[in-house]
Amino acid sequence: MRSRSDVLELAILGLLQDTPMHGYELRKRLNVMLGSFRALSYGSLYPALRSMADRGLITVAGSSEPLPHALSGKRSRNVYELTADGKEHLAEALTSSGPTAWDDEGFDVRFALFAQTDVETRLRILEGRRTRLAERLDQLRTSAARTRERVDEYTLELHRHGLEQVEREVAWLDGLIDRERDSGRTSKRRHPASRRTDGSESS
Amino acid sequence: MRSRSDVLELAILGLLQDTPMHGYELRKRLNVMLGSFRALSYGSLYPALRSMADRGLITVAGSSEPLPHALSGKRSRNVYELTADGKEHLAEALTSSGPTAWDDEGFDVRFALFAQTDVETRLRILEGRRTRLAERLDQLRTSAARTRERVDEYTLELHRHGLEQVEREVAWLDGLIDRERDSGRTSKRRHPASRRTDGSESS
DNA sequence: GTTAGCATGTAAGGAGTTACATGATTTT
DNA sequence: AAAATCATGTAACTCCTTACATGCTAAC
Repeated sequence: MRSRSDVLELAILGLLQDTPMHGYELRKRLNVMLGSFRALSYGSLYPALRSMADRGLITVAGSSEPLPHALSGKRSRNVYELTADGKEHLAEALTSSGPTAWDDEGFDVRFALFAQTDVETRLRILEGRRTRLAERLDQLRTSAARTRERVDEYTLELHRHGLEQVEREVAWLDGLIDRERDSGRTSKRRHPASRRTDGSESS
Repeated sequence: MRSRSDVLELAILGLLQDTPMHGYELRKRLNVMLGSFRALSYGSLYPALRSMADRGLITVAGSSEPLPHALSGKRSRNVYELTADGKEHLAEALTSSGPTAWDDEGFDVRFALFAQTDVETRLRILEGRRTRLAERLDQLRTSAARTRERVDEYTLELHRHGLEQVEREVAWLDGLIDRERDSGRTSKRRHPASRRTDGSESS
């Protein structure tokens, strides 16, 4: 029922599927993943890990019990690892179109995890995000038309620029969708994550 | 001491300088100003207004006393208006380079209030924001160089795109800075807010 | 006269940050 | 052996949203 913090959990699960890790390391990768500004604090991370361990999504190495709330005594690297339940949860979360699936953060995390998904999932996520942005665009254009007369030049310029940024975002998504459709046609359900890194798309 | 919520207060003060208003109306304009997604709730707005009234930045019409915590009995439109203190506070806040001055929200609000400022202030804000974004760019490029090998193609693409968006933001700011410098040269300290609304810049 | 929208507020709680408190390991 | 950095955690606090509760005013 924690609808917003799903994003953090998803990111954690995604990173742990790649490889088991302890919290400190996890945090660094999380910060890269979530956009590098906005450093996630330990005050968020550790309680989240605790909660996930309590729910059986991950295990803590050293004490393989379901973490009975009392630390064994020593205090050192706790290595976290996905359980079968955790993997299932991750797969569901990646596929589902929950309430936080298409907003900025939710999308970024899902996108960063694309290497672990199949073409169908990727396309669903990209298209869902595109739809969401198109709605936003509509909204912005409508509200612009309504308020055209009543606002000063600067406010107008701010809105114009915001609109442009969203338009570019949509164009970017369109490019990605095309690429995925191509790769989907060539090799159904395969991971095409090993393309050239320099990504030379001539428009 | 409320360092983050300065932004909300600044926005309120800015709108009230334009014209006195009651809360409901204020909220609608605030939502346009702050980007239209992310609707500010009454649960944020009214307590903020109360606090600002308590501190003497604004007055409430109908009961011109400093709001002695007990409403008079009736319940209807409370019209808020800036006090001299409030105007001073606003001027300071617009000029100052506080901790929240250059982040996304802080900048947007200050920009939306440009019509009420002079060229010097506008230039300081635009340049401050540009510096902040340039730092971000540096950071992103550095971290990209450090992690180039260790991340998959999708994460890379996400970073590339993020970088591009910030670069565009900087280019936008450069254009605005040029325009302000021109208008500053032509007419020192005058408000050039009465340009053509259709903004035909053929570029 | 009743629905819809205007208008104001409060209480509870979610999500995260800061600041604190502690201990282990590596580097100098 | 001191300093730096790795590593884990908690408590208090902030800011905001949701959901609720209330009453006024215009339209039909």
